[in-house]
Amino acid sequence: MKLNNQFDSLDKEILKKLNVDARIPFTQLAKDLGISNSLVHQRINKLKQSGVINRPTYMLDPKILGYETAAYTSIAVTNAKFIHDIITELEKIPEVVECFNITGKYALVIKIFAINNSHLREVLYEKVHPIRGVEGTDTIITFETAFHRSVPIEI
Amino acid sequence: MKLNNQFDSLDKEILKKLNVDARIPFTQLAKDLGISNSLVHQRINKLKQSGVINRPTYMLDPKILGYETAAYTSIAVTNAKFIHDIITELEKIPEVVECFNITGKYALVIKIFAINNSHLREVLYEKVHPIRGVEGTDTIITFETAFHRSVPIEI
DNA sequence: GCTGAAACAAGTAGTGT
DNA sequence: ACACTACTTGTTTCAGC
Repeated sequence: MKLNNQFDSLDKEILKKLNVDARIPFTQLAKDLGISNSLVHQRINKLKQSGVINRPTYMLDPKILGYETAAYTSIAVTNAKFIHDIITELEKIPEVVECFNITGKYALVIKIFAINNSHLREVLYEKVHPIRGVEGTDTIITFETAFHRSVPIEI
Repeated sequence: MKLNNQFDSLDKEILKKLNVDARIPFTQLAKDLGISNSLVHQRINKLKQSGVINRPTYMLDPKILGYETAAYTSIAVTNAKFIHDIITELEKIPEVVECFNITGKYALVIKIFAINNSHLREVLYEKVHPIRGVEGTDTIITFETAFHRSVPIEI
């Protein structure tokens, strides 16, 4: 399997390191890779330009913030023409952290973080169901995340 | 709905800003919030200590890296006793970026990034199915991610 | 629990090979 | 395409309020 190769091995090394720690000093990156820090700078600019990396973020731990429940809800849509509007509405619900289209039928899947089960219920019935075009939902509750990581930079 | 309140409003402001851009200079954070930069430093240390934030990462764009296919696969497990070992094996597959337990039956759900459909097939049949305790899988392919963001810091 | 200044480290940009 | 240097900016620590 071949990956996009607009990036050479140096780019990939930098990407991997940045992926582990986005706040790593560029000077240390340069030392680790045996190159000058201005080159690191140039390469990172190139990577930013290409769009692979945009903005570094901290992965917040949902549990520590108080979110005990994570759920995936698939949404049946009455008609494909509503999908765009539904996505716009879903984006306004802060508890909905992810939304994607799936194959098979006019359907969306969302990921919801909630403080507890009653909060999840509230989100589903008071915020998701009232959206025009939503026919029904089907929710699976996840009770433990085993692991979560970024996409592999090379396989 | 009340969130965990081991963090005061200043902590939350810092969290929000860091969540938007983890590489924002602490000095600018201090200016934005009207506090000294040493205080920013102290608060961030506190946040790290608490575990909400660990390491900043760049959100890599899977498409630009060459991953055209994202899929969620639910795995039926023959017996609950295998779950731990299955997770260990799944973690060794780089294409599997996420893994969690779900309610209902002895089941796991994984998220897979693949270069194309045949790559996905390969991962499923040559890497996931052979794992001991895996009874069968059911895969939904996502064809567009509408949005993806972090957990809300306050609702 | 917070600030301010001073020492130190890192990021940036220009120039030359 | 890369490295070197000089310059600017951010980080960290610590005394003091």
